[in-house]
Amino acid sequence: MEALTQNIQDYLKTIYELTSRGEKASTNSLAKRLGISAPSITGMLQKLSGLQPPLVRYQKHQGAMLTEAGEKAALEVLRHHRLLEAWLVESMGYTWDAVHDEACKMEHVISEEFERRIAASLGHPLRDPHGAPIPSADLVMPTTSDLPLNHLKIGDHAIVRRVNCEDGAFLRHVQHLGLVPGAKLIVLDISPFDGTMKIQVAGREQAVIGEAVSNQIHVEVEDIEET
Amino acid sequence: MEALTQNIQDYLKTIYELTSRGEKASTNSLAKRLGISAPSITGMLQKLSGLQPPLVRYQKHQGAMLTEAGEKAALEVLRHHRLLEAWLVESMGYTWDAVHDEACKMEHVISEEFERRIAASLGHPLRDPHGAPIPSADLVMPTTSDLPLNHLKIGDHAIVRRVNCEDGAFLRHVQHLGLVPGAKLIVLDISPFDGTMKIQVAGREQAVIGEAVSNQIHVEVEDIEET
DNA sequence: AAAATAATTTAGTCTATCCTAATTTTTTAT
DNA sequence: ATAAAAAATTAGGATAGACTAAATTATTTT
Repeated sequence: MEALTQNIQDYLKTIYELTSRGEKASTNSLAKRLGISAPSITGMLQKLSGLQPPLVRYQKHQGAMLTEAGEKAALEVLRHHRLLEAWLVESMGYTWDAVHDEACKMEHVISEEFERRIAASLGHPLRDPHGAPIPSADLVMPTTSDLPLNHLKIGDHAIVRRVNCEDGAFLRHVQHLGLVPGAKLIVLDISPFDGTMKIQVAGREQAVIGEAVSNQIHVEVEDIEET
Repeated sequence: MEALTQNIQDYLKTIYELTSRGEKASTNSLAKRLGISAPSITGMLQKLSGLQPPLVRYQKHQGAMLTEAGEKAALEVLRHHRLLEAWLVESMGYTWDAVHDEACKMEHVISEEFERRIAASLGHPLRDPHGAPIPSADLVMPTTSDLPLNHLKIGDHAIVRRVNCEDGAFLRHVQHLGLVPGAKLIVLDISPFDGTMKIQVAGREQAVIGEAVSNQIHVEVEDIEET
C-alpha cells in the first residue's frame, strides 16, 4: 500500500467526519468543508472509488461512504490530528482554540515513531482537548454515549463531553459560557419552535443558547436518583 | 509574497547547503541531492530565476546562486529544520542519527508560533545536535570559525564543532569514534597522498580516519600556549 | 405533474512537478 | 587541438489536483 497524498488524506478525513455525525458526505458538503469546487470533488470521488483497493464507495448523485480501507486511512489521520491537538495543549502551551490549524498540517507528516512518543508522553489519552475521541493505536474509534445538548429535555442533568466544532471564535464563546468538557449543567427551559435553551452551568450564571450552539455541545446525561 | 511550495523550499535549502560549503550548486549536484532528474532541475532553476522577485540567479551551464530573497527563504527553512532537530533530541528523546527525516517533513508545515515556542523552550539554541549553526529569528546565519578536520596539520589540537552530514550510519560511526561536538582531539599523523589521519580523541583509543570522514568533521583549532 | 430550483456531473483547461530520450555544450584526456 | 566523456538543456509527455462553464439529474414548489 503506497502512502496516500495529503490531499487524499484530507478527503478521507472529511468524509469520515461528516458520515460519523450522521450527515451525508455529499458532493456539496465536501466541497464546502474542503474549500474546493464541486466538480473537483466529483473527480476525486471517482478516483478514490476506482483505486485498488477502493477507499470510497461512490455512486453518482449519492454521495460517498468510506470502505474498510478508506476508514482505516481516515482513522490514522484522525488519530494523528487529535493526538497532536492534545499534545499541543498539554505539552506545548497552546490553548484549545488555537490548535486546529497546526494539527491539520502536522497530521500528514509526523512519523509513527513521533505518534508513539507523544501518545506515550500524554499517557495514551482517550480524548482530544475538545473532547473528541482519539482512535486507538490499532485504529479503532472508541464508542461514546455522548449526544447533542439540544436532544435533552427540560430538567435533564448532564456533563459536557465534547465540543464538536473547531472554529476558534466558537470555542472561545463556549468557553466563556463554561461549556467545556467536564462541565455539569441542568436544562432549565426549552423554547418551543426554535429550540433555544436556558441552561444552568455549574458555578455560572444561567445562560440562554441557540441551537447553533447546543447542537455542537455533546453531553452525557446523568442519572438522577429519583427518591 | 505568497507562500512557497514545499518543493521550492527544498530546492532553496539544498542550493544554500551546497553553496555555503563552497560547492557549486550545479544541475547534477542538485539532482543527486534532491533525488530528481537533471532535466527537472534545469526546469525548476529556470522557473525560480524567472519569478518576481527571482529567488535564484541562474545562467545556462553555470549552476545556481540564491538571490537575497532566495536566501531569506532558505534560511527560514533551515532555521525550522535545525530548531526541530535540536528539539527532537532535547525534548522528544530522539537520538541525533534519527532526527533528519522527521525534521525534513515538519520544517515545511510548522507555524511561526510553533517555531517561537520550541526556540524559547530550548533557550534559543545556537546550534543543532550535529553542530550546525541555527539562523537567528531574523534570519541571519551566525558566522563560525569551524574548518574541516582534514585541513589541520600534524600536532594541531582542536575541538569538534560540527558533523556536517545527516546520514544515520555515518553519525553512528563517528559517535562510536567519539567525534561529536565538544570532543577534543590531537592530530598525531597524516599519511601523504591519501590524507588518512591518525588522531587522538580525548578519553579514547587512537583512531585512524579517512578523508571521507575527516572532511565532514568540522573543528575549531585550539591555541596552544607555546612556552 | 409541470415548473423552478438545487445539486451534481461532464467537458475542457490550467498549473506544478516530474520523467525519458535526444541534443547541445562544456570539460577532460589524448 | 581533437576526440571522448561528462554535464546540462531542450523537446515532448505524464500525473495529481484544481477551476469554470455548460449540461444533466434530483428535489422542491406550486
